[in-house]
Amino acid sequence: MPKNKKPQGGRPNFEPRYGANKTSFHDRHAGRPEGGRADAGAKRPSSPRSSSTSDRGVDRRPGSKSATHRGYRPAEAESGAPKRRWSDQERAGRDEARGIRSRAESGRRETPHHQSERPRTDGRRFNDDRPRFNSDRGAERPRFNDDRGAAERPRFNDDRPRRDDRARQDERPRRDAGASTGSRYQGDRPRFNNDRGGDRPRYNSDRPAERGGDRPRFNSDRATERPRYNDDRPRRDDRGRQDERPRRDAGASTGSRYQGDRPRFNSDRPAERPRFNDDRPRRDDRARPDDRPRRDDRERTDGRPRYEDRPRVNSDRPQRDASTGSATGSRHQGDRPRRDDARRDDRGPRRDDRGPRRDDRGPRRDDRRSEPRASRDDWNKTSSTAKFEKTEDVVHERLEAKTIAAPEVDGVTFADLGIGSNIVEVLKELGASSPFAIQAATIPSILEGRDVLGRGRTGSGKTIAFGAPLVERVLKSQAGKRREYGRKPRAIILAPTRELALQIDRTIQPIARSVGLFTTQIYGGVPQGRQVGALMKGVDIVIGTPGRIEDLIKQRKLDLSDCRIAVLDEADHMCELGFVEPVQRILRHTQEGSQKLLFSATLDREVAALVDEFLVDPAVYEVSGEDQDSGTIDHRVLVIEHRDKAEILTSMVDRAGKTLVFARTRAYAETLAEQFDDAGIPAAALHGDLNQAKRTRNLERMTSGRVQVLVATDVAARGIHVDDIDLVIQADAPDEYKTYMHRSGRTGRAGRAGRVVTLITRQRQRRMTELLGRAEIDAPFESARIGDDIIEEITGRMPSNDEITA
DNA sequence: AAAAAAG
Repeated sequence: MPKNKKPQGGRPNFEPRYGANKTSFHDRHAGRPEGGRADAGAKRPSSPRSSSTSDRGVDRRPGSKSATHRGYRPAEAESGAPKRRWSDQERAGRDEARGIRSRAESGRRETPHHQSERPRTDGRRFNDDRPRFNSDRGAERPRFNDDRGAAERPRFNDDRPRRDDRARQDERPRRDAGASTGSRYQGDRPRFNNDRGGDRPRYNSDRPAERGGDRPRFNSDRATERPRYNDDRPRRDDRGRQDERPRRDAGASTGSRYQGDRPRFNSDRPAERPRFNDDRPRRDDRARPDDRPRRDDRERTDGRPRYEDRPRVNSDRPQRDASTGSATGSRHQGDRPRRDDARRDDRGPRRDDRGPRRDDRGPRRDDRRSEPRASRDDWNKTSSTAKFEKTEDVVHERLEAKTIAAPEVDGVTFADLGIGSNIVEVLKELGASSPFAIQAATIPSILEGRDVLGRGRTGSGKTIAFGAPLVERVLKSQAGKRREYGRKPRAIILAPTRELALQIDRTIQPIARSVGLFTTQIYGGVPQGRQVGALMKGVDIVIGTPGRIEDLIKQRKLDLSDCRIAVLDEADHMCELGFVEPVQRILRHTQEGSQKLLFSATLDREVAALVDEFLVDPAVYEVSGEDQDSGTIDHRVLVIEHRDKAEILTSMVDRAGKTLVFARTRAYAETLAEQFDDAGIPAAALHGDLNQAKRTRNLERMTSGRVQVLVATDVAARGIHVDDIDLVIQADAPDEYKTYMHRSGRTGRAGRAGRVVTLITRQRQRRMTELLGRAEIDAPFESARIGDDIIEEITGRMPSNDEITA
């Protein structure tokens, strides 16, 4: 039983409950000449997977009874089955499953397990785990005449004035338009079918992939001269105006301006200064560029990286031993708590005692700056307020990091950073021809063998930042040796969700394969046989989620004793209560002194539990000017009446463009998805009550664009990359500012405009204000009732890239 | 509250 599933008496939550008495959208609209979905239905009359509603339990037997369906199979037509495909043994197993042959008779060949899985009607397997012909095939095939035509889609409210006329024309290419005009839209909008074939690695999973000249409209206008971060911030339409390469560019336009705000470790600060202070950068401070003292190294705009600034390590890998550590440039070795101390009970999360109010942020920050900080005692310091106050939204102290400004890495190549030519080549193919700031910062340190903490905005290229050097290092560590059968993995990457593990593997695998290394995914929800088989053959890099990895370790099917590199993606999340213990146990299985790499967009001292135990003199990096709010995302808060919520939500998702809706619970996510379906808006759900096959498929349906609405729990909050989500709706406001940041980071990727709308009730305004303060995000609050123009305005067309350029 | 473990 998976840990995250409640015992259901054998019944998955969301399968049998629906369907039987429900009418799917499909049924209701089948045959209607207008209406995109109906069209799709007409083409695939009884495809068991053609309607999203069917995912929630319309119970159909595999194979269609309809002679018009391509899955058509006569009721008793076994003789027509492609028998030649089956060996004698298989056929025997099939017969046995039907009960034609008794067990006693066939004792010689007790049914192998794989045979017992077969449905008795036919030799073919139509298990849920197996990709359906009808549904999955469509993903890889352009369907120009299907249901994506926005105008044909059944509307949620037919009485309402249609947005189509004014809103959909420019913003959202129709499929058929794209087909007829070929490249017309390629310039500013990656098309699913062009950019990412089903099998192709999603290289841009964690970074904007389109950095080259394939986006001509963008390159002409980078909007870099416009002042930003001042109090009269540009309107959102302008703010959305970013280059295709936002990270680089954001840094380029703003980077030097902020350097003074976040002093460098090596230049501005005495070396003894504790690495971790408790202040997050305040926007208000950054908003006064003129007040800020200029920095000497601001002049550093010649494109050369400041690598000489980076602490160098000469030995291949720092040892835990303090003496060696100090020799390798450790700044904290001396006062670093020993392991035992590190587990002190009183180290609790610090309550945010700084207060959320923006107006007093600046001065308070200065106060804190002047606070004397003696040593790493900071690590274990508990705020006095924490003893008697406990809130949901805990703000941990920010990790003090060496800040990399994007301009510093201009002109640097992956090869300069120490990445081998094969990998460089693959990275180029993946769309990463030159490193982003976070990559340029972390790669050399990782190659040196140092422990690294990396913080980069959502979608800033973190996967490659650890993936490329990891592969390079694994390669070097076994140079000259041949890859033995059954070799133990040399590196492990842990992710908090299965979807993220999959996505990471899609990026890492091509890199690894280019140098002859093998990766495998180890995560739950799927049979372990394949995974174990891969491990037995021997893999070099394991990517997975904690549960199954620990399971296989216990079963002695996974041996991490030779594992020299361990990566935690979304590390702060992995350190949350209930997550951290398995992670710690897994890390303890890795080789003594293995290199640890921790990455997250919201990396803070929540990772202290791991850092104290496992990391040696970590190098901490972040990219300046890369706060969430400096991106291309427009944040809004709608204050609504609770009774209006359902209707407002439905009207909001009835729009052109991909919409991701976050709900707090699985049940509500499911409810909403069904509600949208019932309103004629095809929607998929993604949450932990679905089996893994449905999770994977539903996410893929969103990625491929077959549905435009995905309703998810926070399983989708972190790391998941889907192209072209231009609206994130938080049906339930998050409780933590980090959750807000990660959820909103699902849009505004690749420098595109995106919007985040959070629905709250009046009672929640105060909490929401505080949360936004902690997330350092400006968002206007607006009241809305059903049918208000504001709703349509918000969910209508995004500020398009064309407009931005115009 | 969600996420993460069966065969």
